[in-house]
Amino acid sequence: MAKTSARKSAKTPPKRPARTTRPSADPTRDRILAAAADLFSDRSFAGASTREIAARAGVTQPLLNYHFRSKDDLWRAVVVALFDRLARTLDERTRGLRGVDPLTSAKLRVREFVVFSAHNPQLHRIIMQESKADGPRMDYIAEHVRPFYAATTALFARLAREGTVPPIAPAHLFYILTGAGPTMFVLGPECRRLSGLDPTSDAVIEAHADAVCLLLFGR
Amino acid sequence: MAKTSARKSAKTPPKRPARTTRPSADPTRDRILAAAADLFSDRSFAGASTREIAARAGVTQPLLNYHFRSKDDLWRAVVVALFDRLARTLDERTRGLRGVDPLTSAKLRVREFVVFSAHNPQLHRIIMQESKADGPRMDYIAEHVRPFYAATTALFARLAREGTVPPIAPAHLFYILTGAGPTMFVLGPECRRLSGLDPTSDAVIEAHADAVCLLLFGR
DNA sequence: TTACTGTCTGATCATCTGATCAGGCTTTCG
DNA sequence: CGAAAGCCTGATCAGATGATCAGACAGTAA
Repeated sequence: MAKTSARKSAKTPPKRPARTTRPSADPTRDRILAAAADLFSDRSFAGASTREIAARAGVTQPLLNYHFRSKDDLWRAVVVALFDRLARTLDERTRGLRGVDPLTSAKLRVREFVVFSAHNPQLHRIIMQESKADGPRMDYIAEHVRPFYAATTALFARLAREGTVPPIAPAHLFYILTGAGPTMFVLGPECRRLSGLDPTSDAVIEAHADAVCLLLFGR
Repeated sequence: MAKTSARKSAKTPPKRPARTTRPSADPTRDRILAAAADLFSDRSFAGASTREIAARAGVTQPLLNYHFRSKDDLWRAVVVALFDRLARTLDERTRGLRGVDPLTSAKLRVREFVVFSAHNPQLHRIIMQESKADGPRMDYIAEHVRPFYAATTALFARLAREGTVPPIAPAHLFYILTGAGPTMFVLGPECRRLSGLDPTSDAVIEAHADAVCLLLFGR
């Protein structure tokens, strides 16, 4: 007990400003982030040890606590970096879609997203591993998912109201944007939290089953 | 070093026959299995401690090592139990489909599977958490997935050859049977391992993007 | 030179982890 | 009765984990 003293604020300056966003240009920090993204997505948060991450980055373990306040902080920085890359890539790839009609534009964006996800699965793996954990890490992901797909979500809500896309499409959109599965996300608790639909209602389950059949049988 | 002596075989009898299948009727063991399924699917293998599992089951931690040889053994018993429940439920629900034509039968089976998964997400969560871990646990899952969907896979391979379903359907089938996501499984390394398709080829990625658009836009 | 700052490391801490062991309690069998 | 077996627990082990600390080292400014 005793705990000696305060954790934060004590000491002189807490080593680092603990910034979460950054203009980059710090090769060591970037190597740590890359190694952490690898291992977090491979082994889950609890399964990836800081010593293993440090070893993969080619540094010693205490250095992680120099660049990041804690293992949790490192994890959050990884999520931010991966979301940044995703947003940057999508912006680049869909720059020429200003005047196109919304439906065509949305289709092209979805296609680009799928292609990106196929080549960059780390973020989706990390999200999937947190899919049930209703702790602070899933909250953090939700915070970053919401603004990212806000515009597309609004578009799909309108298309669904107009009848241009099926009513379940906004829910499917979420699972596609997270890269995770229909059963886990369309029918999971995160569906309610992020799309407003009730994932346990028979109507949603039936509609989802229909959609899976549609996907599987081609028409 | 030293390690005292052998792990197995030493001692008198190793406490328990270490059976993996069983006619059941062991309430304590079943409570442990249920608690372990809860926590493994919530927090991943590494994130669930044996003490937490024991506490949820209402027993003490050493008892887990009495009923199961190790934490890994407990995890495997959980997977077996969940696969058993899945197979039993599907058999019950599709008993009256003997004479029906294969396509209709497959559609009904898929629908039943989706409904089951919506109400029993534990197995799929566990699979998802192991989706990248190429260690022994994913091997164990693959062993159990393969025979489970062997019959359905064969059917879909035939339908795809006949042109009754799209060529990508067998790959989609796998991701639906695991309950996991298109990006993770259709385009992930497990796709190659379990369906034989090359998940990194542009053709598969394009076909998958088409399927996602189909699912999302309704036609 | 000296002083200072930012980057990095070895040694070490308290805690948590899975596993083991001796022994207690209850039931079954003689 | 007594012996044996099955089920379960408290105490404890060695190892791994995240975090901290003092100090090494390099670069810069005076």
